[in-house]
Amino acid sequence: MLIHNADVAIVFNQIADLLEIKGDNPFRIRAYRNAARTLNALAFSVQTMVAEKSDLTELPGIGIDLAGKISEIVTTGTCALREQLHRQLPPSIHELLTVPGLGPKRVKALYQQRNIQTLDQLFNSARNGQIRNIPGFGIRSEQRILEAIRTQQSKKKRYRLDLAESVASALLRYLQALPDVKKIEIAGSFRRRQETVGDLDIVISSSRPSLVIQQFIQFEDVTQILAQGTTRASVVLRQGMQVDLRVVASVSFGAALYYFTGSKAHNIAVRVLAQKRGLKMNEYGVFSGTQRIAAETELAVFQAIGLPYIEPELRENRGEIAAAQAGKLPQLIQLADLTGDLHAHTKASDGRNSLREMAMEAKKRGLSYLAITDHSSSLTIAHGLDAEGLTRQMDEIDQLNAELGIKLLKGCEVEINEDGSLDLPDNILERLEIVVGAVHSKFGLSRERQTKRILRAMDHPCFTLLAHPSGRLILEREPYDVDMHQIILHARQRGCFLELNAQPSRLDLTDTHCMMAKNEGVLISVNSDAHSIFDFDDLRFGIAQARRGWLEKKDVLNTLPIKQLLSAISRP
DNA sequence: AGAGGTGCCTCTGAAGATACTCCTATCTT
Repeated sequence: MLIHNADVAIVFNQIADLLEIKGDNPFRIRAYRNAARTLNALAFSVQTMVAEKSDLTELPGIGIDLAGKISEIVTTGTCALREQLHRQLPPSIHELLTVPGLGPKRVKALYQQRNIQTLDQLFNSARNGQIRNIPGFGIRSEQRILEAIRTQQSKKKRYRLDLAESVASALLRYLQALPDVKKIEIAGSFRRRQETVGDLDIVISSSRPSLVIQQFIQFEDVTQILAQGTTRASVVLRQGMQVDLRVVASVSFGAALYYFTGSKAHNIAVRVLAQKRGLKMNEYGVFSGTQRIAAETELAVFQAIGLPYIEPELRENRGEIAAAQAGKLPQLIQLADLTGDLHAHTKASDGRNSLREMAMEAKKRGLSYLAITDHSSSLTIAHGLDAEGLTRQMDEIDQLNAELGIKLLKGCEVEINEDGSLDLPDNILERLEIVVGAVHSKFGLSRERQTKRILRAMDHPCFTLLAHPSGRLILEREPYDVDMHQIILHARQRGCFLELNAQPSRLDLTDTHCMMAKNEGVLISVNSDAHSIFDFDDLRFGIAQARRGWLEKKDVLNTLPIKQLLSAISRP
């Protein structure tokens, strides 16, 4: 049976929930939560590790006991401790924790004093007024429970970064126009450029915070006010997205921005570091005793605790603090570092613009080369090109190259067939300067067969780079199951490359896979996969993901000048 | 429950705002 890391993490989080409701040792609970987080961020499959008898205790936060439980879960699909806890507490009880305002203590009270085990039971008890008399509850909390279950508000949705951007822009314009708003910034996972965000975190500096809060909750798209104090407020917008606002004095803006940008794990780790240096940190500044020594800018805050500036995309407590202390932070790639784009479509297949239009637009955006990679014929839904169509396109490229002042590369996004062969005859593949291999079919193959299929495709001497290596669509379609580490190692051996697809719905490779490729010395190509002239805008999302993966200019293939690029992708 | 220093023990993830009920639990990064 196939067990993903996320499945193991779910079991650990369930155990942590149950232990928390029981009131177990908080450090034990944290150990399970940390292990779950480690597993979710891990680029390797622990099931594979167990099969290969790798030492799980080398993973951070995994000791002998948890290693044993991981083995148990990936081999048996279940965990004795969880089953034992389920005999003490009903399995459904974790549902109750999803209701906003209910944590472990109150869930325990609901269970012990009213035998409430499910959301349905909770709803009925609340409707019958049976909650308000439990110590710690009252009429208000009873009503809030009813409302939360009615609006299904319990499960918090996540939004793709690009969609969050469009929701944020109107609100941002409204707030920026207010006379009492001095500085304003969207912080949180949005600023860290996570591929999805759960809510918007906005930081404002103002000398009249209550007034700003008042104006904030009067924004026309606000449909619900979750909390409203003198310095912070939480609302839900018409689109369903939650927005948290924090208003501070100008002198504290940097500290507040830093705090609100997170991540939580990063903040905690940095505060521990500050503590060790005899300093106290909060969203109002860095303090030595009662003396505020820094707060106005993020840079000042970093300097006060003895660290260089750490870019938001790195703030995930994934080694950035140690790297900062050692002076070994990466010099993260920037959009302007890109010299070209190696994946783009035209009207010849499923794009919307002509070859000339795409070329002109790429040139306008400062790129010095663009690979034209329309689909190959077996992807009929995209009107893929056959040998004849490609030949015609190659002639057209020759003409434009003589005329336009941007180098167009002759390429194709070639279907990788189920058996790993490529969807074009060798005599055509040999005439192409770049072959972008892609999987668009048979997503459900087993991990072993899917991996083998891709490895075989890479073995073709003409293969240049693997497009959207996981095939996922964020929040819509799971990635196909492949051994990415093996693919990366194979790319290194074969001298080919992997794509980081910049479309905000794809963004694969993921950040952790980027790190893996970097560690193995495999260059990544950050490509737009543009289907129209507007899609070159997406490159910034790809760059953001690359930055989250610690990539530097030297780690990215299409930062090379055209001459070096051609030599890097040329076949032996 | 893990990690680290020693052979079993100690320490381990910060800090503040808000809502709500009665003193703290929950939520946020």
